[in-house]
Amino acid sequence: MILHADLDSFYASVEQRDDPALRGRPVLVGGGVVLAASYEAKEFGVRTPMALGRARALCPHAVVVPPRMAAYAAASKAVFEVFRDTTPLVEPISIDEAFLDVEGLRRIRGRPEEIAIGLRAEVRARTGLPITVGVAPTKFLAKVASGAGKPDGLLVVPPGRELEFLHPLPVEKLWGVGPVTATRLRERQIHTVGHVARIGEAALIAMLGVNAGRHLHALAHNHDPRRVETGRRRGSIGAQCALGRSGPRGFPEVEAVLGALVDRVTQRMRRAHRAGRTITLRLRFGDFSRATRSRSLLKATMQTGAVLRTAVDLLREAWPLIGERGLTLVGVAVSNLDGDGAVQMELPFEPPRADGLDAAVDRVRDRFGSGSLRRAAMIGRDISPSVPLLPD
DNA sequence: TCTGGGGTCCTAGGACCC
DNA sequence: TCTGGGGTCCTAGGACCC
Repeated sequence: MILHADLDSFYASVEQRDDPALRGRPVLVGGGVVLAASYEAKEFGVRTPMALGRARALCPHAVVVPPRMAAYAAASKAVFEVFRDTTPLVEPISIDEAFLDVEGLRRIRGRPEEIAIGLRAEVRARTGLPITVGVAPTKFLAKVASGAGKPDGLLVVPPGRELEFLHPLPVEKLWGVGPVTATRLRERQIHTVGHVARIGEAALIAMLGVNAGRHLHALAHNHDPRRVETGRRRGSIGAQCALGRSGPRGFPEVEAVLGALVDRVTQRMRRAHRAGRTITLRLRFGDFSRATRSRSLLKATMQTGAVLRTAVDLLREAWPLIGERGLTLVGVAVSNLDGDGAVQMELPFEPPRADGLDAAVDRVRDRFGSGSLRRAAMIGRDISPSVPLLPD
């Protein structure tokens, strides 16, 4: 049996835990967009990610707090310690979610349901956070169960009645069914998981392609052979920055923002001892269309200078794409990560082009005094030659 | 009152190699 | 000179997840 443990409204719960004045009140965590809403706020129809202005209109009494990512990371670490004290077979999904395989623990810790009860109590006692746990024979169903058990609940899918539980649910509950696939299914009057299960694999494949068709057919019958995997490592490290309507327009300004992003990414890479070979530049335009450009280096690197040069080259090449639409987001990611970066650390010291970027940042600051442009400039200002090029 | 920041996985064409 | 099947890598785009 598999447990899916999912913290409720994670960021908002941490805020309510740390500030008693927020308890029982609608809380929104975010800036620009709602990153998390407490259940008191969700009652008013607030969802993530929703524009903060719209959320305020729906829930005028909500307290809005800016995100404190460091606090959430620390809270997450504490919760995962509880998970790992429960079973070594923990697969993290995100900062606030994990699968736990408890099948082998029956003799020492009891039935899955008992373990889940203990886990919830332990998380509450040691971290002060509410958590919902779903219990089922497959990962997929355990996740659906925790979703149905929220908030602050426990839902065990009764053995033998898995399909009875699953089939009345809307198609959106299937993992891999987002807005596009849901629309495609609903256009054919397929609204529930049970209906997906009945129409047959061939029809699904004709509708959605081989892979997606097989995948959905299997899930709808609760066939999900995926094991709980403990050793997974991330495949890419990236950072992005929304520029806003009146964001930086000129190449030097965007270059400065890109420099700050690369700096952030490579610092994280060095901290994690991961080097990467493929640099991807991500752009979003005023009409919300997107483009990516990527380039693979001969050798993996975690050096600011090498990544930055490639990223700026990509930016220069992609620049004409912007046209009249304007640029609303720039991002950079490094993938093709290798094990650890020990080899790269032996490379000769190569300073980043910090001077040039500082100059670009100065231009941003001189020209723009407010709003998101100031933010871009502030990000850019963090670039300096004092940034360590080797792991902390 | 337009849509954040961090990711994963899949598809598909083309270059290139044997 | 023409030709096949199998495989990997690179790049771009897109759907989806939290």
